[in-house]
Amino acid sequence: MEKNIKYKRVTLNEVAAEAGVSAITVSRTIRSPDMVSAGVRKKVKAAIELLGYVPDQAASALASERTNVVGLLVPSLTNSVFSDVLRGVYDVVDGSGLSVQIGNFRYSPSKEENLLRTFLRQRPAGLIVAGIDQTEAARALLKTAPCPVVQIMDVSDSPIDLMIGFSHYDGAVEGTRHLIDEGYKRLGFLGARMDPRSQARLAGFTAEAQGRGVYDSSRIITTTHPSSVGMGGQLLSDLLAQAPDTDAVFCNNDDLAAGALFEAERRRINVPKDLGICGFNDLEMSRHLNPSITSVATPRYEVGTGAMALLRDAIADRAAIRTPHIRLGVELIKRGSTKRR
Amino acid sequence: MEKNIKYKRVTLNEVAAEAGVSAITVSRTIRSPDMVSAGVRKKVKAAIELLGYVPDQAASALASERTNVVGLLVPSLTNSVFSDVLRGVYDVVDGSGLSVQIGNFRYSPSKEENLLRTFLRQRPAGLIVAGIDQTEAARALLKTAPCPVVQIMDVSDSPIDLMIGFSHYDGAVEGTRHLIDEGYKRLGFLGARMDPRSQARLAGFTAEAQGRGVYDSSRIITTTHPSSVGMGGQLLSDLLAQAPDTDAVFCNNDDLAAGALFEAERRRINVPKDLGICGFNDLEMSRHLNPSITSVATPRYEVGTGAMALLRDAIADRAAIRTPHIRLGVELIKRGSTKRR
DNA sequence: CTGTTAGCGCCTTCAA
DNA sequence: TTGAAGGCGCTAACAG
Repeated sequence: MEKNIKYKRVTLNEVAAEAGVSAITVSRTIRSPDMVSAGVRKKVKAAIELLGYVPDQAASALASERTNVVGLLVPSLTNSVFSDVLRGVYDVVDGSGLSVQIGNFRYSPSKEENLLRTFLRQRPAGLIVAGIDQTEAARALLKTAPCPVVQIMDVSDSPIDLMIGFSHYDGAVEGTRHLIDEGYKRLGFLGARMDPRSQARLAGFTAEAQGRGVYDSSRIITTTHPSSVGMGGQLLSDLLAQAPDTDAVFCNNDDLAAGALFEAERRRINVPKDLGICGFNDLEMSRHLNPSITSVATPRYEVGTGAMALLRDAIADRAAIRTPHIRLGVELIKRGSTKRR
Repeated sequence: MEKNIKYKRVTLNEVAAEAGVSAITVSRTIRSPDMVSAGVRKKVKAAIELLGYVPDQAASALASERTNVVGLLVPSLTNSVFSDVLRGVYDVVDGSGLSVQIGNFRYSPSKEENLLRTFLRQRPAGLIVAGIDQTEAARALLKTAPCPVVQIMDVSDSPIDLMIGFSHYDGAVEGTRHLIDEGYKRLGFLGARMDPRSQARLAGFTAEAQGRGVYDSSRIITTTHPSSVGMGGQLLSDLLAQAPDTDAVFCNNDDLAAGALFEAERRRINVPKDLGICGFNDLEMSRHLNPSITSVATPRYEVGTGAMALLRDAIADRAAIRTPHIRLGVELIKRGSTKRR
């Protein structure tokens, strides 16, 4: 293996010598060019170019007590919901000089706490955490964190610092209302994973169904297992075994909705005539199914870009007034799976 | 904002004072405990516990010229193929003391090169890069990188350092062979993105179809746009417009296959009787469609765990003999979408 | 606008 | 097995 060729790094001092200035001047032309005269700047830049200088992050972090690493804590990497968020984050981070470290806490609060500690000891420039339901210990850690913190994917009245998300409750209310408005009367709920955001959706469903007098707890089918297309079929089967006259289902997410649709197809149940299906998240696939699936579109990508933008700005001018929290909207997309009238 | 409470970190020296030893002894009890006597070790550990000491990564990196950060370069974060890899990587990294930084180069070789440079300046402990088709410059950078490098997702005879992947060519050959064996005679190919691994799949398809005398270039439909379910429907439409008597399609991946299936359904084309469909990757969804989709299963999660394990071991004992490359198998999963006979 | 002086917290090397 | 000395490369705080 012809690897491990240890190569000597070019240092600030060498650049300084080459340019005939002091090290700090080189440092300044890199970090705040307008503090340096144009002539010197040019010389220094030439020297940097010539020598192929690249700053040492470790040294910089040690001296400045600051890094350019942003920690991102998510409960899942498989869930396509979070890959959309990730994509948004990376689209903004790109070219910002920051880099991202991801922690996957797998829906485990204790793991989240540990990861938080791991991140914190790296003096992160900022932190993005999914959800608003951290443990007390985690909240305390975040409150005193020496960097801006953004909570994402949900909204609440007591943000730790910055926040950007949307209301899962409201989304579920809208979807449920639509099913009722379309004339469905015996509504079921299919839910998997049942993390806090899923719970909020169930709460929204329940409130709206009760308000309209069509709530029936025997039609609520949930599991703590992860969501999947297969699980959607499974849950629909369970529901129909228990309450065969159910005429519509609000699904926790589009994977379940798709699975329910395929199961209905297998059972020769006519969707939307005999069974209405509403999903959540509006994944790309939903638009292309037969029938296409009505779903509550959520701004996942926008949460990612928005969170990273908030963080970038908070890191840049630490004193600036910041919007403490941003509430993004959700939108019901009506499609074929719920067209009863 | 009651944030920015700057808290003083506990340092090695403070722990040393507390334990009544020197700083270096504390450092040693942390990094190589067996170089320290049991009695001292105990005292030091107590002091660490008491003071809540956490090592400063920047200082450590600066002094040792080493970090615990592994760089991971992927072409996409949306593609579920890579989220499975990510999951595998994180499952192994978890508790290894390493952390991962992800770079998303969006299928752009030049961007990949830039990200590589960005990573390299952080003295990473190791690097994982997707694919085997780096630019010459990138290859050079990787060859001389002062850390182990793992190429993933593909196999070749000229690994840069370590490698773990599977043959896209072979997978496509298997899928194509199956279609022919089932009695389909006018085979089409649907491909999106057409990155190097997609190209390899097309090559496998072409070789097998030619070998069996059923190759017809007018049935090859590709696009450089990203893959999606919608795109699968689109491409099938294009194919049928151009070659209406096509009786089977090999799809670049399962998203396209699903889209093709839904489009066939819309056109009242009987799958598998009048149109056979074979996908690639075997996503969870494929098993649950009606009919379920025949697909080539790829060990994406295993690539992730395997890559990280290779790296972990290479980082740990730098001198150990390492398996230079691992070729994982793919498996054809026969399902309803190709049952002609 | 530019430079000097001192570390940041840890690890390497050498000595005991 | 333990310690002392010095430095990694950079930047903060001051001077000029």
